[in-house]
Amino acid sequence: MPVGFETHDHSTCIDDALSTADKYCASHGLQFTKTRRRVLELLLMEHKALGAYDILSHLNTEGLGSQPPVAYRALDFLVANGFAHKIEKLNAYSACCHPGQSHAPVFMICRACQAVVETQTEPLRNFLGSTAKAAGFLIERTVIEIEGLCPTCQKAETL
Amino acid sequence: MPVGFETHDHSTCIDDALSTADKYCASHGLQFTKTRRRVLELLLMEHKALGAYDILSHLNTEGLGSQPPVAYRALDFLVANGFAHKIEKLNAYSACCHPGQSHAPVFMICRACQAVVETQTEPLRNFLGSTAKAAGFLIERTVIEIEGLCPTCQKAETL
DNA sequence: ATATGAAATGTTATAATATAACATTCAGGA
DNA sequence: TCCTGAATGTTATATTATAACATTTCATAT
Repeated sequence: MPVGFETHDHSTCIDDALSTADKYCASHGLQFTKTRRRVLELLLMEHKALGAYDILSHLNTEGLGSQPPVAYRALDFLVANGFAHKIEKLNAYSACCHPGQSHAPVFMICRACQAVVETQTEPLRNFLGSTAKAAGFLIERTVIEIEGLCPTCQKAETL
Repeated sequence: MPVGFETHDHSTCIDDALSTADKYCASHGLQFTKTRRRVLELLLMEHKALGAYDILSHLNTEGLGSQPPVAYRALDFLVANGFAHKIEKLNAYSACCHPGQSHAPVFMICRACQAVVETQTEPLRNFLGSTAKAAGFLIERTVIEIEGLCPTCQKAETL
């Protein structure tokens, strides 16, 4: 499970996420259809965010559909059920690394290599919670995205 | 200065922000042109985020330009110089309430009335800083947006 | 097994957001 | 005044996203 920019066993990572999704859908009466599954797989293949039209062109190649709603519907399903997130800053989508867990994901986005790493921090949730509470605001969702340079690209920049 | 959803002296708020921008531009050799000033004024008029095309239609009405780049250029200038922020979740723009101050703004966005309130919290910056540091990530910008219901709209929902 | 209603998909069209590219004008310093 | 970089005007187009409606598939209740 990726908690940073270090490498990890990626095939396991993909398999785990897919089987978690399988189980979740089965137990919640959700249809994890071919297209939905394939889109999640595509998102899992790299720790990068993919645009809806990137996804769509993969699907098109594979004969799974050629019109925008095909991609958007699958992505909407994945996001609604916590299997993926939308990265607002990029208008792109990324597989969730912590499905089923609490809901204040933090994304670190490398502007050079487009890597996206997701973390969860409980203290952060608490801070946002108290900030909101002070203003009388009721939190429903949070978007927390950090842009900058990952360790690898920092080294590359100084060359 | 708005720090929450309570009301405040809004004309003062606008005047202050404009004159701050005037001074900043003068002292930094920036041209605070008619269109740029007017766009900031439009953003200041309500504590709501406005889309680029909302801005554009105002400008068009006032004879300040009718093509998208007119709005986007002014908005880019305002954002680049810290007079406004882009609200990524809304693809919209909001005047900065704390120009010249530190750079980890938190936005609370009411999904019912579209009010946008900006706050700054130092502890939050520290948390993000340490999260990033742990991953070896270099922060350049942050996007922190909380969606939910403002106090007024919470009351309205329960009716 | 089969009728049925909800969910998912296929498809066309279009809306909303954003930028590229290049010609022209303007502001301010040499 | 001339020069240069900044700003603007304008055309065209790229990118992201959704509305609307017809058709098919699925789960399940009978």
